[in-house]
Amino acid sequence: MSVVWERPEPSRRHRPLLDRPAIVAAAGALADAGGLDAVTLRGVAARLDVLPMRLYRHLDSRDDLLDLLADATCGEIALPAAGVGDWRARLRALAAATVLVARRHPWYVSLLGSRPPYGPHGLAYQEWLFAALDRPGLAVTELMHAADAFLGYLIGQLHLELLRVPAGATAHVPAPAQLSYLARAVAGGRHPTLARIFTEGRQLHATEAFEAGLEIVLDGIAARLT
Amino acid sequence: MSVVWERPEPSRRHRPLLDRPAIVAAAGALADAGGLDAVTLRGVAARLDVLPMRLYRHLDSRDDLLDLLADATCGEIALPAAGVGDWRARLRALAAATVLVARRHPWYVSLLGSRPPYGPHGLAYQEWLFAALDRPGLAVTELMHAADAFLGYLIGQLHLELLRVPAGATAHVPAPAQLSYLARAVAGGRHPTLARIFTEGRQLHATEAFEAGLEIVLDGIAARLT
DNA sequence: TCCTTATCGATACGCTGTATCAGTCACGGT
DNA sequence: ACCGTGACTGATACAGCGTATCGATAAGGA
Repeated sequence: MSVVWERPEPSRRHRPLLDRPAIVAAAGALADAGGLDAVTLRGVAARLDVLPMRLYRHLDSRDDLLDLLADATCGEIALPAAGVGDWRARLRALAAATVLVARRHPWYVSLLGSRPPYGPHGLAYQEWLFAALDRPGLAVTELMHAADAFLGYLIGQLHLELLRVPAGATAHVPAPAQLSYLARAVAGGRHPTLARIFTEGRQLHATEAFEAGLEIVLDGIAARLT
Repeated sequence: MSVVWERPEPSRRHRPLLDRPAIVAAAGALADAGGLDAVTLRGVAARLDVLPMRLYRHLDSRDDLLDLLADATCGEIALPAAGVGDWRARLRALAAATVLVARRHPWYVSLLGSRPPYGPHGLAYQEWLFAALDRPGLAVTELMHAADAFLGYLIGQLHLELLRVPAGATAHVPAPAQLSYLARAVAGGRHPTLARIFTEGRQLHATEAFEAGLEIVLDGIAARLT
């Protein structure tokens, strides 16, 4: 039906303690502590010392809450100063700022991939990205394709990064059960290339993998932009 | 703890009607009908005409079920014949086969981005991908980076594709509420580049966007492989 | 001062994943 | 042939979830 960001908050005649920023902040704290599953309306309400149904004066549903949380977290991404450096440097800086927030709030990655980025901060982010790529005489289609490739890689790679750090494992230290299973599965001989990688290749550092892939994408964009 | 694919199914002394493939098939049917949310243990059990707790002889949790569903759906991806064409053609074919399945089962996209691809079909998929990129003398690191960029883009772009087809809208026909909201939000003047794209740029066809971005990534890989 | 209307607090419903436990059936050893 | 044993089933139960509903309440306008 309607869109969260166009629904006004109620005039607070009664009590000033509850507004959307407070609710979203509580939700974010819960997410940081226990992942998105921990963001329950009851949990948020309890953290604000309020009854659950009170939240429905500010939200229509839990989906609204997650939309607001996604946009608020997007707002945490510090957009670099516009217009400095060439487009490559600008895109690198944007990616770095995004990854920074995504590493601080792992749950944000799945929001990023599943919620339309149409909140105020999401729009600002997109505006910055398109402006960074834009140049006089560039066809709109080319612009969209380049932004698409960049965003697609960014979102996908962040997902992959989380997959490599399975639950219950500290960063860069895979869960031993999964690792030994992999060794066994690959040892069967039916996956020779995987086996080679598994034995020869050292574990990829997340940052290294991200940046290498990013350069690949930037190279591809460069080939199209000239 | 342990990994689903290494846990044996129980010896079926009593009844032959229930095994993992049947359970996963039921789960897939439910997902096709109502998305991942519709895949509940009670729903799967009802569809198999069985009491819910019976499933726990074959699974440890709902997470197991989703892991199995993800791998089974990965198995639907028809891996092209190995070794035909150059690496570019091979990667294009793999991407096309993947997108085909993802479009048939939209829910698969979020599984793809959130479940480790370590089931038998997932391993086969990765083996195919790495083998398609491999060549004599290529450093393992380069191989990993290229595969990483490809997979990252693939997963991210599929997510983006779903975001552009919001719930309640048929494919390529955005929900009108969201569209008119966007028009209003962009008209504020604070997003000039977005505004230009919104008015000048025609709606991107999903397939076109995907393929354009893929070529960008392939170009980038080519620049690194030589 | 009274009425209207927005807000609050509480209760309740249907749904979820899954722990528990008593009953039952099929098999293996003797 | 029998019977103990252990695997498997079916039923019930519990805590948690999102949220619909509704009477009580308190504030603002006349």
